[in-house]
Amino acid sequence: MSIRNALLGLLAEAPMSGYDLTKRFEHSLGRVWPVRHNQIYTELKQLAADGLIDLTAYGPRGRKIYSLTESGLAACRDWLRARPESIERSMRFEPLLRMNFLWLLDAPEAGAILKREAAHYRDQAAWLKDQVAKLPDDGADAAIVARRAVGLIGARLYGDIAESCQALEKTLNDAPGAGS
Amino acid sequence: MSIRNALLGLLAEAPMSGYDLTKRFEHSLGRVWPVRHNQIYTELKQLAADGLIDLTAYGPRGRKIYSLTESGLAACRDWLRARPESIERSMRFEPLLRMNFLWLLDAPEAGAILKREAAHYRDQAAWLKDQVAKLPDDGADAAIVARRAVGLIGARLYGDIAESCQALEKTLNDAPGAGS
DNA sequence: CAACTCATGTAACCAGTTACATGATTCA
DNA sequence: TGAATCATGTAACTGGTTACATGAGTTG
Repeated sequence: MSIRNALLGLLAEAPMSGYDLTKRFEHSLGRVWPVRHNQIYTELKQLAADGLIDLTAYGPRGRKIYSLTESGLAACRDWLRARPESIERSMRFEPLLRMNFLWLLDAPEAGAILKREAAHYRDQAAWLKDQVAKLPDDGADAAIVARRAVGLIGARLYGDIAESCQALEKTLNDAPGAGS
Repeated sequence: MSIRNALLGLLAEAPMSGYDLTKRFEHSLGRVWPVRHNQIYTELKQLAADGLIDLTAYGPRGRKIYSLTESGLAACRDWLRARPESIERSMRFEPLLRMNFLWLLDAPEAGAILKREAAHYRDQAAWLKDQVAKLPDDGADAAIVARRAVGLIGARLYGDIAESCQALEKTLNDAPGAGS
């Protein structure tokens, strides 16, 4: 369901094709909710069938441009206003799950992994900051303000994860490993 | 696949029943990888069939105690040592996705939602810290060290999210909404 | 003995992934 | 004209969710 509503929200900014929407996920939204292109195309079909979006134009190379309908906008707003108890707030993040079991490897090996992971998340944070920097600097555009905010939060979270990996690595180096 | 390996990792600490494992997810691991009890039971059956765990004892009320086998431990270690490119590092976190579209509501409404969410994540962070505080204070037990570390990282992330929600709320209050 | 928590399951369904397929346009 | 990117899809599968079911022990 999340994707459906996210697609509606993106189309609220401007009419777009499935390809455009895919790019929007690649260029940052996907760090928080990964999506594959084929899923987008199938959802778009469904949304059109439900009258939440309309295929309003064709672009170059067979691009199909969809526009948000009134009921589509209403549906997206309903999603944003969902009752607090029915909001899905759980985080699914395998790396932290993994980290919980790193004690099964000996300290040097776990340390090496943590170092590598720290580097990865540092990169992610930098990349996200860069994406934010590329946004048009229009303080009056509410959509841009929101995008910038979410991008920066993502960058902050990834930055923290990088720091935490590094800190944990140090801790492990001061204690004996239990591994093979 | 993640659950399978997480179950193996938990059983590496001590033999446990499906119920115990379910509790372990409720008491913190689930903040990072949510699981339902029925999924745990089905995976346990599968793991036993694959020889990665053994049903070694029965406890009170029909509890079935599973123990990790040698190949089970090896499988879990393989998972931890996975090649960097094949690691799933994406974060799936609907609240941030939602936040990206909050500009579709007017500023007061979006602000109210952000306030509510900030409170929720503050609670989450506090709850996680509390879980960590309840852990036995055994610095020599590598598993406990890892659990504490992951718990604290989770708390930190949720705390950051809470702060970010609050900050964004302020920003929105200084700008006009675009909503209905 | 009724209500509650403990404890384990099964079946149907759906969201999301993997793998495959194909035509349009641009560029070297 | 061959390779690369643009752009859209379909089919099969699988991980995860929802809903339902049930018996064992504990507490008031």
